[in-house]
Amino acid sequence: MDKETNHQKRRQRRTTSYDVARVAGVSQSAVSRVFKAGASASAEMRQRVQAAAKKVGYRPNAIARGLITQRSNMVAVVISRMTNLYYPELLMQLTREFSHHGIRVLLFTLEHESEIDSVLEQMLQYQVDGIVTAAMLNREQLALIDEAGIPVALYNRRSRDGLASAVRCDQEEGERWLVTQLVEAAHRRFAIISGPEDSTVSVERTSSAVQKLAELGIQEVTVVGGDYSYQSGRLGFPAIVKQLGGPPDAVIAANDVMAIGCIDAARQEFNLPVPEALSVVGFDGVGPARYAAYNLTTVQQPVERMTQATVAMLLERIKDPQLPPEERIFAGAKVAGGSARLLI
Amino acid sequence: MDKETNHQKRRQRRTTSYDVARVAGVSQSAVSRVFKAGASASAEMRQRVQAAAKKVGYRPNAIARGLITQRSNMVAVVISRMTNLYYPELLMQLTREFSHHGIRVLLFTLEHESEIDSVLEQMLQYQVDGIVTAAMLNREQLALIDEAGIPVALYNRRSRDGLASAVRCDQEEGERWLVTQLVEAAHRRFAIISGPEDSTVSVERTSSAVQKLAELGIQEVTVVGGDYSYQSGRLGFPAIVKQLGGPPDAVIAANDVMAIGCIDAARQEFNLPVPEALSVVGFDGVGPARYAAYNLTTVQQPVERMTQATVAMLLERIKDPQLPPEERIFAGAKVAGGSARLLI
DNA sequence: TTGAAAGCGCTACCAT
DNA sequence: ATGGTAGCGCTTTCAA
Repeated sequence: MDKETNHQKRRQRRTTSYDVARVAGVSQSAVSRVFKAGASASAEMRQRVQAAAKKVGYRPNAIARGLITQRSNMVAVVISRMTNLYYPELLMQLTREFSHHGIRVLLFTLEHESEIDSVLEQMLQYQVDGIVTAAMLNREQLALIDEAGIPVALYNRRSRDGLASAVRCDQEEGERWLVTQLVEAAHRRFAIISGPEDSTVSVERTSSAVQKLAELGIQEVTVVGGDYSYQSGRLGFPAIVKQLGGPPDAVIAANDVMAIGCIDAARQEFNLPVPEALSVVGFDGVGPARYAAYNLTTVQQPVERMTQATVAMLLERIKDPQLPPEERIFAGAKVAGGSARLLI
Repeated sequence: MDKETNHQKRRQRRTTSYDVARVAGVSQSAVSRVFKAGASASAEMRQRVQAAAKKVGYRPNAIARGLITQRSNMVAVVISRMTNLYYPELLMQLTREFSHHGIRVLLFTLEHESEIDSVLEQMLQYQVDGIVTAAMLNREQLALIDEAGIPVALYNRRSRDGLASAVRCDQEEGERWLVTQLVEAAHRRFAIISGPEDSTVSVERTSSAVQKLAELGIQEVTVVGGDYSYQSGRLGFPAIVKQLGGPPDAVIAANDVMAIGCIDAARQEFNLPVPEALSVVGFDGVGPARYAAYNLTTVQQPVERMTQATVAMLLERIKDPQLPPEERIFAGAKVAGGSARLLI
């Protein structure tokens, strides 16, 4: 049959550089050179090989190349909980940025941090050239990677013992700013909706806020647990009211999505206008934070700059594994918004 | 130094199955067998090899394995515009589902559909075992993939000429439902905010709505262009009012995010209560659609079932390339919500 | 069950 | 500039 499509045929032998060589009447090494960036080949050779390649439908096999060069040109990206609205943007940008450098992203998503060991094993088996992780790795895990000689960049995680490079947003400073503004605007009764306990990001945000509040003379703070989801923000507010025996002056949520849930609960279930009767602040600066109904007061992470830094850092270390680990910390953008009564 | 970390050393020779074989005092083939699932090896052999492997820190090289087996155990996932809030969920679920089957995801993101050719080339070079694409491929592109003998699953795209399998949500039926409900509830002046013109999904949604409206006797429909973003929904509403010389009864947005933008514009800039003065409907059923401030009337895509179907379909075809293409269409869940005055 | 040997498709070194 | 050749680390016959 003439028009039969391929999914109907048996899997055929692959077209290799030898096929091209034969058709072009040159050696296989010559073909290899033509397909390598800055290699020595005469113009005529290029012509013939290109023509032959096109004719037989040749495409270099990146797997075979990776085997010999010891470079897969793949980087693993580990993301822990995509429910946090803010990861997709990160992922998009990382992939984009890496692709500009000829590097592909092998994606690993974690439902539970416990999966990380098996995922790590996978990544190493695939001989990735580097790893970007937005999930926390413990000492043994970092040591394992280091032993394999693979550079790592931690995203929004603190470097442990200088075993890995890291890029993060200065959450401490961000939370201090939020707290300071709220206190200066005469808020006194504070509550916090924290994030998942196994997220260092979340823990750090909460503790920074608590600490700054204490510094400013506010010791009593109601903390309720959340998991970064809208629903947990939504449930967090009634929990706060119950514990406090009434509404607080301000709620500090560990991320924007929970802040939004909290606002909805306050408005809808308690008839409390935000920000008139209640101030709510978040963290991250995700898309929905700018929806008119919420217009969150928050700290926006400079995702673009952070991803660029991450990629640059990792590429440098792939090129030169000797480079010592480095930590880059970016300030978040303060967004005054309209979900909190501030003086500014 | 004893405690020096690896990033300070030169890249070492990799630990191979030969190293394990030497330490265990067996042949290299034996090591290979022990690390292959259902291969023949005595219990004692297993023991010795496992022990030796652990001792030298051996990990099979997936790249080398891929070269010989002609199976990379990688699948390419192509996603076009992550700004559509609904892709992250898809991506998360796909990765999860594939990983349960021992398959890794190589991620490709497109900013413009024009990039697709180079991306395609990349995927093929990496010898992926299959492709899932949420971007439209033209006939040549599908033919190229087919020629390479790689199964494809189109996500929310119609299969072209039966060249590829596809999984999609029945948007036509969804839009018809939305339109019918609105018309039955006495809405007469309709406007549509369409999505990007290069998105077949968007075009189909818009045309389905227009067609059903016509069937129900409503010929005049104002259509303004959007790009799936919040901002474009926000700007779409004033554009509609201007064209219409006043507010419409109902706005049909091509996705949820634009519907949200539209609601914000109506409420904030025109003081029009939704749904009392204006009904707005969306499509997708993304997270923010359920935020209390919007509570969208929309059609929710059964993402989980769709991803499972996609993965199953692709895996079947990887196993047996002879299988003919197949199209699976899922109905969306009708969500009455509160952003439209309906009779139900 | 085990071992020897032949590649998978490519790059890189070495001659020419 | 070009061609021959030796692997990269693995799986998979084929004998033993």
